[in-house]
Amino acid sequence: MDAKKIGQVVLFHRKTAGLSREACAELAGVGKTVVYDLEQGKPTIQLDTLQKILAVLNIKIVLESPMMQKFEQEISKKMEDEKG
Amino acid sequence: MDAKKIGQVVLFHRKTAGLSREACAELAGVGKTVVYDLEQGKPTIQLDTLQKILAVLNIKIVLESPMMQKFEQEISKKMEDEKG
DNA sequence: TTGATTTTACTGCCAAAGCGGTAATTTATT
DNA sequence: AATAAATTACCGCTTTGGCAGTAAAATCAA
Repeated sequence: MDAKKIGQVVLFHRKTAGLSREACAELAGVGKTVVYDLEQGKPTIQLDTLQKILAVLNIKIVLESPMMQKFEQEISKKMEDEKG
Repeated sequence: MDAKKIGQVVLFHRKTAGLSREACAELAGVGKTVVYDLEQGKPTIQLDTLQKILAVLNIKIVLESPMMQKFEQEISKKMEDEKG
């Protein structure tokens, strides 16, 4: 999932939502320029800015790796330790 | 998946890979400071910087939404149109 | 213990991300 | 065809992310 693909995803979802870039930007609380840049595939967009726009479009970021289950196990173990 | 969780994921994977922050940063071609900041949950890290670090740790970013299949259909349709 | 490695945490500097404004072009709508 | 809306693309400005360097604290290995 490179920046260009992410831009395409955002464009598609925004169009489907019937939002203009400016409306989308306003809902996300960011400038119109970043929405434009993002859809153009700009790779240097900041994570929080991306997240704000994705939130408006009901898209979520998921990390995938061969070790994610192990990570989830460790996390829930840690939670238990902290609780009890 | 917020920035804090991403930081935890990165930390876990880096540790499992047996890499120091500096070694990880060098492999990713980024500064040690961003690896530190990222693992601390800094939300303003840039997408390309994040991707470089994730690539080293064999983690990939996936976008999820109720409309992703529809998007994939549109994309492949567009590919066909552009080809033939 | 001791020495080495790693991590935490700060610094100043530079490049650039994000911002609103503007205007030309393109696309819808009536 | 005419009007409105949306998109593209530029411009300066301000803020800040990423960088290397440093040093103290914590962790690990001999």
